[in-house]
Amino acid sequence: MKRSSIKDIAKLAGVSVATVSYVLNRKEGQRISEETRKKIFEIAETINYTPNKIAKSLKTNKTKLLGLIVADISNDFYSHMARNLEDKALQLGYTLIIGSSDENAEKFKKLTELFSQQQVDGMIVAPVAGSEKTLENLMDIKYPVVTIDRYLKDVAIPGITINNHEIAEHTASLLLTKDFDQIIYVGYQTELPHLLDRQHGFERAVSISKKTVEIQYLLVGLENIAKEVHVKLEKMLGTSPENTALYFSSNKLAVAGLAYLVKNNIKVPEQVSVIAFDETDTYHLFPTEITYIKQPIEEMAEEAIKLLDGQINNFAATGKRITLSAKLISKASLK
Amino acid sequence: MKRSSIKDIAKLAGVSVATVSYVLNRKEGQRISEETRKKIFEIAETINYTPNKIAKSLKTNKTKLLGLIVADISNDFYSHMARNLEDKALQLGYTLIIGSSDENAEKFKKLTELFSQQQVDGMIVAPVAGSEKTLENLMDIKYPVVTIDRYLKDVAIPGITINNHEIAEHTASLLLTKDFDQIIYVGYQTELPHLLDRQHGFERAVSISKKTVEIQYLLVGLENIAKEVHVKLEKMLGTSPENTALYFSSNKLAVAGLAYLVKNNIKVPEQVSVIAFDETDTYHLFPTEITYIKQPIEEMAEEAIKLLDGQINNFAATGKRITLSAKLISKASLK
DNA sequence: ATTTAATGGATAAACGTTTAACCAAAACTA
DNA sequence: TAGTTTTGGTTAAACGTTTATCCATTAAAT
Repeated sequence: MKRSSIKDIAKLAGVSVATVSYVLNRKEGQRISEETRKKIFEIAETINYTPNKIAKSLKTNKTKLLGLIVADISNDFYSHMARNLEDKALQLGYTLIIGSSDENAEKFKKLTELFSQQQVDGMIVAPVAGSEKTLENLMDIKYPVVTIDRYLKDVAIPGITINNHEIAEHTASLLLTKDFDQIIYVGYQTELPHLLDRQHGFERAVSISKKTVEIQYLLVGLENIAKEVHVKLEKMLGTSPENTALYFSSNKLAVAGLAYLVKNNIKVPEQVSVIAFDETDTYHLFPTEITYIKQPIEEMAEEAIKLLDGQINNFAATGKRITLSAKLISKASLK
Repeated sequence: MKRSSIKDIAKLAGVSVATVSYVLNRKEGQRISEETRKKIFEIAETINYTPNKIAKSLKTNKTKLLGLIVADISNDFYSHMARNLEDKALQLGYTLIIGSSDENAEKFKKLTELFSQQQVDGMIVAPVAGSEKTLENLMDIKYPVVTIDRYLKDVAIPGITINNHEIAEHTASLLLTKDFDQIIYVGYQTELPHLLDRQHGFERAVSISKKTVEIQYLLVGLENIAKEVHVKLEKMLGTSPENTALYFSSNKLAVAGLAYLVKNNIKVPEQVSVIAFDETDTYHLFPTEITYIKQPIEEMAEEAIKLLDGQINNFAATGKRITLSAKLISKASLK
């Protein structure tokens, strides 16, 4: 069944398609009689007219589509981010099309190409390692793009991040006031700047501290996180640690680490204290409430959409990076 | 910066746009000389041509866009489903556009309208209560739609579900062989058929069983799940249950229930046995490994995409419902 | 009674593709 | 050598909109 078009309405109403277009779009400055307007609306209703946005897009060069590229949409952090972005986007009339890069620069590039061919008005991306060139190319052709969560060194692209370095430093120095015998930083072996910031912030707090406490760095690759964390915690932490603190640099790391603690019946905070980056419902299954660093996801989503919408519409001063503040939420897992 | 078009290539190559189109689309049966082909490809490369899918869509009436409507993309089950759908879709050249309905029939309808205006080639939807009319309208105009996870009574729309009734019955009868003093079914107070199937399957096993065991039904609404589960478990289960079994009808319910058990230090499976629908990483933080009912998400996604692609391309025999089998994965939480 | 202005629309081009139908020139064929 | 094929393209319409420009009729002004 063919969908009805503006042409059908025009024919039935005995007017030109232009008139129908004017009426349906409620254009100011166009003088169409009340009678004609009414007739057009009625006909549109009865033949169940629905506008073809593809045709409109072709003419106006706007699709009201936004591309979102995350590492993996099934990751808790990103699915919540996507949900918030979806809501904020909808408020401005945008719809989201989504792709997962799997931390793969080639796939990331493919997705940007796909989205660009699909003529999305702009993109929100969490860039992967090695995607500098891809992003630079987009900037060269002035494609509206904002980064979220992550950013890249040496690519001056607008976007939203949080104060990774600062909050990590703050958290670490808090940890250092507590007289632990051992502190283990659990993080990623990666080049991604926002993750390095978290590590460097931590390291900075350590370096300016007067305390002499054993600090260990447990770093894992981006895949096979759970297993690697288990194996390495076994070595570094053992099964009956005392007066130790664990700092997890992401929710995935934390979940893996907490699972290890549960499995080995290690008590929190009696034996080890825990601080984790990001929140997730999963923490609620842990016997002790987890102290965590909360990212302002909703605000990040809102600012990202605003920033992108600004670029799309050429508002002034939209080429900036915005840094929002994560907060430490204290719970029982930190003694 | 204006993007280059087929027209630009034509001008530079000194041929017509038709020729360029033929070459770029590698049309069989079109006789273009090797020389011209080469020139066109070279020019396309150097001026960085990228096809405008909007224009193509307008002409071909295909967008290669698929709409996905779930209840909430930040829900673990749906985000994993989305991820699998994304992968399968991409294999057939489709991109996903995503919306969350929040179990709201009005929002569900709005999303279908939005997607339809966006000219998606088809939709994959998890219909909400009260969306019968919306779906019927789509079927009336022969819009390709498949349901996933859920279905609706009295709407004969193709889609993928699992054997909810059967697996629930199977699980319940297993539970009934174990001589518990009490079994609590934790489920939803809802009209959604797939959830009712789970309950009815459970009830059926109970009704044909010879055992006389106390069965309780703990039903909660679709929002505020965690809190409601806590409050009601307090009443029905108390804090020191013995020889009891808990059956959770979804992962969200299970997570809420398990959190209650953790909080009250109730031992699994010593005091209560647990079976949960769906899997989630979250279970790994629970001290005991959870026995759960595993939905074949990847297969569901694959079949859904195939079914939808079939409808889109008018393959024969694609108007069917497909029922896949969930499986019970036995772990330590069931004594 | 003309000229002028306002009213209510119509015309036509354009957006970037696809594709059916056509055609000129060169190369065979009988 | 006249006719027929083949080769290598070209022309033009169409998809469903938007929007600048134009036009006829009626109403107001002088």
